[in-house]
Amino acid sequence: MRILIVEDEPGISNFLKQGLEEENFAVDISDNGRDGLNLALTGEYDLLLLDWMVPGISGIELTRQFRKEFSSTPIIFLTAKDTVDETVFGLQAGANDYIKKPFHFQELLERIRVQLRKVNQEPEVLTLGPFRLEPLSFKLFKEEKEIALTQKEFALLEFLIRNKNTVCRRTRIIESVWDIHFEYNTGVIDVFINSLRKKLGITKDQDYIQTIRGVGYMAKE
Amino acid sequence: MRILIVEDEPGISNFLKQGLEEENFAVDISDNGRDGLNLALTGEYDLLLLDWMVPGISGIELTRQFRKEFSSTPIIFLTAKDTVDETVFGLQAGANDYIKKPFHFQELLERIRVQLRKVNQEPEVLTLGPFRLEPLSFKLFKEEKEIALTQKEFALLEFLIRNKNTVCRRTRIIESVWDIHFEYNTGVIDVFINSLRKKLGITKDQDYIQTIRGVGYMAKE
DNA sequence: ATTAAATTTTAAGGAAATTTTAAGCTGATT
DNA sequence: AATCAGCTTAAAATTTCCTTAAAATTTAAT
Repeated sequence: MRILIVEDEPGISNFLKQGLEEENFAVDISDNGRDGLNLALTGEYDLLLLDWMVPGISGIELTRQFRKEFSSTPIIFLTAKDTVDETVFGLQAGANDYIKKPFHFQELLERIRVQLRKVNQEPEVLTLGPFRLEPLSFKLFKEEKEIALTQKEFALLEFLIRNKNTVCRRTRIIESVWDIHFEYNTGVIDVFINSLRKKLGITKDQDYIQTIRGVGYMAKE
Repeated sequence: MRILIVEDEPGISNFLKQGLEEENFAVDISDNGRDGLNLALTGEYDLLLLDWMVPGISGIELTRQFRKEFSSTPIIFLTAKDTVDETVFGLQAGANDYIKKPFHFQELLERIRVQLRKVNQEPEVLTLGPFRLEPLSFKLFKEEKEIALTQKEFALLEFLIRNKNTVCRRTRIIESVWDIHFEYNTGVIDVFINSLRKKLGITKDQDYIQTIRGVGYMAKE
């Protein structure tokens, strides 16, 4: 799910971006109305988060313009003032909801989910053979039996399953899971693959987690 | 749940009455502001649906008068015009929400539910194993024996139980329970989990409050 | 207003689990 | 057989959590 934030205060927008990305949203930021509108009009976003007061075009005007093209994409307003009039303007311009600053991130998240639920249904579940991985609740099941994983184990498995049936080079794994962007030399990945295979109850000869010699690993159905 | 409609167009009011009664609301109608106010002031209604323009006293004036006596009964405005000013007036006069005519009945219904949910809440009871938590009366029981908790302890436990069987990340806990929206570094959560476990008489090895290392905590049956 | 009590927060040392490093081993490939 | 990549294991390093106690803050009482 892609979200566009139009907000000129970097403090807020970055905080939102980070929080939303932790919830697996893809987030882009625009710090002014004009760029925001152009980005929005690409139609790549599933939801817009607009500040009421932004440089360039106001959130209201952005909403009006945007609504001419996209009538169903949900729009949520972030409004600093707690007077009612502005929100009324916003809602009439075509926003779906509004939230007053300062707000609880959790509440925003719920409102986003409410809006997206109409478009997109239940929480994400990744599968690999008999395994079911739920990123949001940090859970892994093997045929209804829950398997406990540590942070890194979970992150690694999640990465592999997200790239199911594709070979993942070690450098990509190290970058995505360990956030290391330079030369790696240690055998960390191997160690974690090992403990993963143990916990999942599979051997290296079986499928599900294959090792591609000289390249990396691959999750396979 | 009793609803009073103040609306002079019989077409609309009857349509609403029928629809709402199908949803098991008890509905009365008044076709003018003066009678409407008198009915409303009997205090028998859980929610008012007011037309902005009615003979006698206007919806705005009705709201003002009514609010002197009943401060919490929700009021929803039905406004025919799509100019904003009037709704602003209405909201400032003490209305809780407004809806533009023509509207989808379904939307009105949802807004009514939203308003009623705030006022009329069933005395909710949350449970976790042998524990029974009553948010409204601020009480916690373990098999008929009451356990005294402090504010924060209670809030934390309530949050965990509301998210029973789901891992609660520390950031979410800090946001929802402590209302902190930026980086936290202190070990407050740990301290409170500790005192909770003590008071509930459970150890960290037992279930009910599990710690998910590197992530957060989880209440589990 | 002052004092007392209770609650909440901070801080610190120690314990436990996770993550990383390292080293010997296995098995495939040349 | 030699080499290399990956496997496996154990110990080291680090991180996270637990526990306790004292400090700060809030609430209640005199």
